[in-house]
Amino acid sequence: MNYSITELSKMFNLPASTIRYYEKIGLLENVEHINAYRRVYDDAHIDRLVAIECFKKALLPLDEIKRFFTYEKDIVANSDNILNMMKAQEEATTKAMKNLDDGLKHVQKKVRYYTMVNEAVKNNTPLPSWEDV
Amino acid sequence: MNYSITELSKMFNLPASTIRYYEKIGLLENVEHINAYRRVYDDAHIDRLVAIECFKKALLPLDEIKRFFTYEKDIVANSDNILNMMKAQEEATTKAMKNLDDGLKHVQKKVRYYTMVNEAVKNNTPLPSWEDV
DNA sequence: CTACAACTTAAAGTTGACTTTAACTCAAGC
DNA sequence: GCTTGAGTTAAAGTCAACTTTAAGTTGTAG
Repeated sequence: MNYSITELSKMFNLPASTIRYYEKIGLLENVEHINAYRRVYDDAHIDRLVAIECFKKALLPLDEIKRFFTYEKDIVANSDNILNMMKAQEEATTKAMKNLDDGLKHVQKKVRYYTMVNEAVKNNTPLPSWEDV
Repeated sequence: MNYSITELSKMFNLPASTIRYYEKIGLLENVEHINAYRRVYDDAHIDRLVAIECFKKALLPLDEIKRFFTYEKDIVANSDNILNMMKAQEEATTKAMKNLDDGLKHVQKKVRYYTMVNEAVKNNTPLPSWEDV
């Protein structure tokens, strides 16, 4: 199938400017420009964008994502490279998860505390202390 | 207790420039400058920095963190504001967690797949397909 | 034939969170 | 009295990932 930039934009909830930007930095390749002015995408581009979005969720920077796709063109020659890259990213993402989890717990405790504070303010009762949470 | 900027820098594993920057944007307040040239921090600053680091882990932007500390100066007047802010951040952080988790799973699957690929390349056996993972 | 919508481009601008630079200031030790 | 080290400042620079701008192109509808 063929798709216009606006169709891709809606599919992926990405501005057209971002899709053009990805082509510019080499993340999207072999985009046909019909009559030298309008872009046409196919299913390979859809697959590529799905992969990009997944890697973005894992916090892989765009230049690394690009490097991955380059490696992927010769899997046999680059299986070490790809494996190392993915292992490194697994570690980085896991670390980010741990941090985020710590942060979430902190915020959740604040929610509990300020829910109590809010009640106390409304009922004109003494404010709770941080230890009461 | 009193601390120099270098001591804080080591304690929090933050460059001195960052600590000065936090003061500049109003995240750290009431920093004494002895003889108008050297900063002196106390335990209140330590507590503040601990809180900043926690909020940063939850992905709260610095200007929001600053707003939190402003609210905190009059908890009774701002208990609604703080509670709303924390609830909104709980939601944002939870969403970020979900994304990160999706991303991590994607990367982990890649690790499994390319471990198999790597083996196959080394043993000169046929490459696995993505469905084999 | 003209207007319009839907694209196109290169280049400059934006954002948040710092970091670097260049020039300066003390206090202490030799 | 000079050097050194640990600090100081304001201002400019950096980075990633976009986004905006301004000017141009094309096919179609009226």
